[in-house]
Amino acid sequence: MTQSEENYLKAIYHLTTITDTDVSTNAIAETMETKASSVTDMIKKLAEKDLVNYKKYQGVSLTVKGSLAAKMIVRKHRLWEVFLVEKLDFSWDEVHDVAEQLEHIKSEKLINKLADFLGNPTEDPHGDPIPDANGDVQKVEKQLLSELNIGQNGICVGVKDTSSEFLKYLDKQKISLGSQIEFLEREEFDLSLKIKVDHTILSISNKIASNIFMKLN
Amino acid sequence: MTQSEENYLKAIYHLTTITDTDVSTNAIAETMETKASSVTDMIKKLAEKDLVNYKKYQGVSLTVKGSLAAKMIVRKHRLWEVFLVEKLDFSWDEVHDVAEQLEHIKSEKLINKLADFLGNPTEDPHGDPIPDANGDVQKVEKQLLSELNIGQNGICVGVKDTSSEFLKYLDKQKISLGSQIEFLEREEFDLSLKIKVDHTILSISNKIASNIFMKLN
DNA sequence: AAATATATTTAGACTACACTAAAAATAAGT
DNA sequence: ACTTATTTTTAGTGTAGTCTAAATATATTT
Ligand SMILES: [Mn+2]
Ligand SMILES: [Mn+2]
Ligand SMILES: [Mn+2]
Ligand SMILES: [Mn+2]
Repeated sequence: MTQSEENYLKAIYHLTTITDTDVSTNAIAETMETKASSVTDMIKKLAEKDLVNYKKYQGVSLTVKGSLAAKMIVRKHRLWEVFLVEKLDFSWDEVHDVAEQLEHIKSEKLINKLADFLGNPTEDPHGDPIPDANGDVQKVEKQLLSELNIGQNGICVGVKDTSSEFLKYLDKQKISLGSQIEFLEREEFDLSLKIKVDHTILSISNKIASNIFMKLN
Repeated sequence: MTQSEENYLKAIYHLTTITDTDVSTNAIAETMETKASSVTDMIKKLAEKDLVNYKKYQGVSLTVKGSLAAKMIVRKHRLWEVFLVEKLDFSWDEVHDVAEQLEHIKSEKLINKLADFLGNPTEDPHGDPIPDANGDVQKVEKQLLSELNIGQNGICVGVKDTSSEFLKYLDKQKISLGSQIEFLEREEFDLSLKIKVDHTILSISNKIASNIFMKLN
């Protein structure tokens, strides 16, 4: 399997997890920053290899084989992210691009040894679940901070946007995985939220709040 | 720089270090297991990028720029090998193929953090020197076991052949980097050597001996 | 239901890299 | 020096992956 094929599979996998329907050519093109015609070409190749189900004009879905392959790539991506943060002192906003490369390294032994070395973590530095060696993904129930009701509190367990800009903003506000957050008040004018993070009170926009995953206490 | 370009540069670098003259098209083709015509194509591209000096029919040599690039790839290769052996418990005969992939990961930060994490080693698991971040390679004087005189002794500091078969043979004979070896006797009939390795005496062929690097006491 | 807009596929072209076969240059042998 | 052998380069072809532009299918309006 080529790197390009792997990247397409991963993109389809991610789109599937958020929409839960067949994935459109254009959606793939957009997330991969490529052209729809290129996507069509690749889809045909993946279908030929029995990695996706494809009927012209109807979008694609992953086969069992394709889904497993995609999850193995995600597993590698996230394990490498843990390695970079835990062992090499990268911060959580610096790991993605390197992990994009490392996820394509082919060696069963390497990835399992790496997992052991890291203590078989189940989550990456952004709170996303790491599929195990069989492709099983542990599903944690979590909800967006923007969807909490006033007075509810919990801990930050993940982020939706993993862009460097967003993560650096969170660093600045001292919000990280594990932070205790309480939803104090909503400003109806701009839908911003007043929250308490580990004893300090601050105000964040709705956009920010809708990119933070919470687990209620 | 593409992976393919990097592999060519590395091959030229290695050929240069052993022959110390201009490198022929055929020599490159052989080490890269490709065809001479492919090599000619790539050489032109590398020359265009000022990575090699090239005059038709005259072979190639690395420019300063090309030499530095090659050494950075070798640096990465060998640092990853150390990582695999020291941290992930790979044995020295299992690391090469994975390192061949890892050496192409592009991130200054990664490689320097990795070097720190490993304690800035100067040698890889096969006794080969690791270029530093500036491309400086520490040259250790060492000689082949096959070229020692009777009665001389020293420690094993490297191997010339790094194939899995050879390394496993050494494992079986309990010969590893750091082993104390004394050259006891030569059998003139087949040029085999009687040696003492850390208190045990054994006989090895000349072929074996000519792939073991020694540093005299 | 027809017209229009959008999404998707096809057709054709391009780059990177590899190959085979043939041509040209260099090296070796007599 | 001339012939032969070897090495290297060129010419032409193929595959993977991308692109643009055009054609076709599906979705949305009116
Ligand atoms: Mn990532
Ligand atoms: Mn992540
Ligand atoms: Mn190696
Ligand atoms: Mn090595």
